[in-house]
Amino acid sequence: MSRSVHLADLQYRIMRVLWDRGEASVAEVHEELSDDGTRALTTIATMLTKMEKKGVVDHRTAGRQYIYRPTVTEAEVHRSMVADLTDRLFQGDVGALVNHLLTEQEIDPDELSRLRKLIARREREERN
Amino acid sequence: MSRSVHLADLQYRIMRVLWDRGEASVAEVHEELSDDGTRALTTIATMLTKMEKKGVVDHRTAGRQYIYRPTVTEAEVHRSMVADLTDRLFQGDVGALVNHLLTEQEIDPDELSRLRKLIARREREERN
DNA sequence: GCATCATTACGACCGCGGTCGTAGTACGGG
DNA sequence: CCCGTACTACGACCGCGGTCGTAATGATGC
Repeated sequence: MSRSVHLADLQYRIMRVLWDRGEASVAEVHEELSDDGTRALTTIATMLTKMEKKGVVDHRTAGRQYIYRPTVTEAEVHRSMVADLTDRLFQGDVGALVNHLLTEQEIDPDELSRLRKLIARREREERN
Repeated sequence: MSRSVHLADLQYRIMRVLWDRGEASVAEVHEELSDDGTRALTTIATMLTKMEKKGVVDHRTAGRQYIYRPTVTEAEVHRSMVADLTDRLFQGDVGALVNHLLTEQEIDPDELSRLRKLIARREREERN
């Protein structure tokens, strides 16, 4: 279940488009990614082909167009990538990562209280 | 200040050895990494050369040996890599990442209470 | 002094992400 | 019916991480 899925920059941005829209043609993905630097249409096409080979998307045919669809969820990818970093940097100790975030990274006060409440709720749930 | 430092697997493992020991020869790094799969000595040497070119280590000479030393701290690398993932997956929203860790990842109960206390302390500090 | 050994230098190679050009093909408008 | 256009297919290329073999060089033991 849920083999680890790593997506590098462009591939991840492509996935975001597909997650947002449910499905999209090459041209649509290309269009949506046209900010942050122009890229040839074929670059997107090539990437999508590679991504399909890798199993993170599939496609159906509409006329002569390929309509791509994600086969992995955003949550799945998040879990996998976050877990990977946690393993690499903190030996899988999730608490250590949270600790790092709390001490080394900027978090504003109401965010903090939101998280405190979240933890409290989590503890309550855990207690059953 | 603190340009972003990304270290892939092997490079990061090499850095860990250097951080642990303060400095080390190629042979010492190689020795310490001899678990999790054998690797030629020259692989380590090549990696260290590339890493020096990249600016994350430097070396002095002891006899005919190179003694390598990190030029970036572990905390620096952690900050940079965690921030990078936070940017990529959560648009820089640290709270969102903590939230993800709390809801999607396994954390055992006493870890949870430790974190709750940490947040409380953090909130108290913030209030001044 | 010479063979051996330790150590670094260098260049080759692979896979992957990313980038694109070009070729093939099918559709649609004149 | 034919041409241009809209697509995909495919292969080339680059940089980087990782892996190693081999060459060069200097120290060491006999």
